[in-house]
Amino acid sequence: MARAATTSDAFNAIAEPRRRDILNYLAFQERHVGEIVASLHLAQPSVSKHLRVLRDVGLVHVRREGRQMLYRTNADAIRPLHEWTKTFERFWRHQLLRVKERAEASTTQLDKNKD
Amino acid sequence: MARAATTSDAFNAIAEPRRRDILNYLAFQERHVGEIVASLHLAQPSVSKHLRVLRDVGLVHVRREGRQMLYRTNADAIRPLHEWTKTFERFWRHQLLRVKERAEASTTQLDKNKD
DNA sequence: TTGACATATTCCCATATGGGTATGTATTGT
DNA sequence: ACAATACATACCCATATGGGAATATGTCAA
Repeated sequence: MARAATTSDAFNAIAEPRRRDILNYLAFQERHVGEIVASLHLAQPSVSKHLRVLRDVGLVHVRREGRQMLYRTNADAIRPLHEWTKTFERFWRHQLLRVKERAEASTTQLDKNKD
Repeated sequence: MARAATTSDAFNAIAEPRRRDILNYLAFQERHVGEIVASLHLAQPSVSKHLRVLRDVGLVHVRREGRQMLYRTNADAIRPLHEWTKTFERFWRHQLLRVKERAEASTTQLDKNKD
């Protein structure tokens, strides 16, 4: 089996840096493809393909206006990612404490960490 | 060019569902590989490979204890993901308002959304 | 209708993947 | 030293990728 499709979920879709750039750019306001191409210095077909992926997982909304396609980030689709990362919040807090404790204990004990 | 390596950053590493499962599992406490294999019902080589990716991007810490390798989630490495998703928080709040406004306006205006 | 403009899609290709299977490596107990 | 245990890595392979170039589709303007 190969890697999961980029369109399988939001996690796979945002793995691509350019797609995150696009989401950032489209968060503030609606933009048409040409603007994305110009602002992010990407090739037009490339942008269209990235937008296709983002559309497929619901990370952007589209609307046609004449010849232009207006895209906008659907922030709500990012919420699940936010929730998932949030579940680790309590752990990195604990880890901060552990680092302190370890620093204090390091005067008497020897660290054998390799990582 | 192909897709970026799974080891290129945390975003790519967590795109794989099983790796997220592993991170969830290892968040509460240190576990050795055999426990992950048994609990998540995955093949041992598969787990080792996933752990390798997670290690490479710093999402887990390892420590040897005899024949066993003890892994633990490094929650701190998840923070950047949390921060990125957090930047969209204000937008999904705005969107909730917009949905309301649109609902009220829908009595007079016609929606032309296709998505 | 025809041409111009804005996007989307198709095709080709080098590359990284994840699963399965087999094998390598490190550590312990005898 | 040797067998057993616990992981890690190598190998094979079907598959999805993202970039570039070319082409198709859709819309407006004359």
